[in-house]
Amino acid sequence: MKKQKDSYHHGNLAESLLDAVDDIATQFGIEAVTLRACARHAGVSPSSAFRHYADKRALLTAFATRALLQMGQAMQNARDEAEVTGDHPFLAVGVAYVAFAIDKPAFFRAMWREETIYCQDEDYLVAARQLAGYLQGGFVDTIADDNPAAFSPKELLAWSSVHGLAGLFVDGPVARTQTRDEKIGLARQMIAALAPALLVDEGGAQD
Amino acid sequence: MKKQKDSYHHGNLAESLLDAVDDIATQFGIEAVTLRACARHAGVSPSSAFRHYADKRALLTAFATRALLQMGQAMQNARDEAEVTGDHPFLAVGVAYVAFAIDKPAFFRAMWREETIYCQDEDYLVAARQLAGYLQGGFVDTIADDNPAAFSPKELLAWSSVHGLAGLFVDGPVARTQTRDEKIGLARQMIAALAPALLVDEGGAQD
DNA sequence: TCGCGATGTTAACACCGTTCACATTTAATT
DNA sequence: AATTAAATGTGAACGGTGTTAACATCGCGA
Repeated sequence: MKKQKDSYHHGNLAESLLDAVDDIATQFGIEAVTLRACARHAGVSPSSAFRHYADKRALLTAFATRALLQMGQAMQNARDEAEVTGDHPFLAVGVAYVAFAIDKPAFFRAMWREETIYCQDEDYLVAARQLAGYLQGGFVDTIADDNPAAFSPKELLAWSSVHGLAGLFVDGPVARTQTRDEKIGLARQMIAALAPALLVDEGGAQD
Repeated sequence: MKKQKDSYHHGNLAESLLDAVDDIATQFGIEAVTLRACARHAGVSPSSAFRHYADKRALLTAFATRALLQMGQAMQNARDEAEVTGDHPFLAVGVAYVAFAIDKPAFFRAMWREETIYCQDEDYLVAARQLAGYLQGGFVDTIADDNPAAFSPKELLAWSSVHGLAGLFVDGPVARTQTRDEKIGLARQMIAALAPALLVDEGGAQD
């Protein structure tokens, strides 16, 4: 569970630093995440972090990527469960999105911060696109996108609404005194209210 | 345009510091906003800022409040214009919300950051609620809310979707290479796609 | 006019990100 | 197996940061 040997070399510092970000962000918030604190947490001197990450921003980018993957995992699980319970996939996936933000606010904040991460990082972008894919897959399986980088209005609406609700819960003045379950309930209601817009069949092709 | 007198006392430091946050955030982003840099910008020593704000967070809270009011103003203007052009009020107000985020990303980021501002600050909360009010007013004028602190699913959906789109544009991987006009176009489309959900009349009165 | 509160200054503290010269360990080559 | 090169960790140092405390100056009311 800890490192195998108390030798000069740590063995797996790159990942241990990510774990440190995880722990510190969870306990004290993302603003408290400091390179030096991460190094302390990993039992290592501050400068050693630079052997594995170009700078603090690179470390935070790696952490954001990891968080995106975790969130994707949670959404996939929700989707699988929904197939059993019979819930609508988008409801399940959307609720999972919001729930992740509620449960790990510091992670959610770290994921979307242009100014603190290298948001053109390849791994980061892949993880972000994967997340968008889960969301799309949740409400339309038969989508044939010529340009996967572009989003249809409905796709955008779906992502924006759950992302926005998550943001308002985490950093906004909405439902601040309410319990987790109440917030999840609000999310379900909001997504239910969204359904008509996603399912409606537009009449003529107006462009 | 500058201060009237080059005397010992500044005259209006509290507000000048807010202007400094404004300028620095606009030029270099919110992460570059530093108490010392603000003091320099105002031509004053670092510690003098503490005569007017308890700490950095208090300064950022005041700035966030100011930004919320500016955004509210922009939305009100959009609403007034919509009455002339005949646009739907919610479309106008929602687009204004997203446009503000696109045009002043650093401001938008500063507004919603639980960890960097005192988000229970009374003035801040008033400004935030006012903003929500503009949004609600945009799509339902005849709302009779018993509990103004609570949000109906539709209200939540309306706010979440524009807030989420703004967030995805500003800090997310969406439409990153697209121009301002293209983004505004996407916002219009998304809000148009949202309309069915907001206008639809639920069948029975449940609850 | 005096004096006092409001406002600004200077110097100091601990902490931060980052770098550089150096130490130690591991892996590769002979 | 011995030597060397690359990888990884260390310690000290730099300038920048938020914050505090003791001191200086200004402006207004008694």
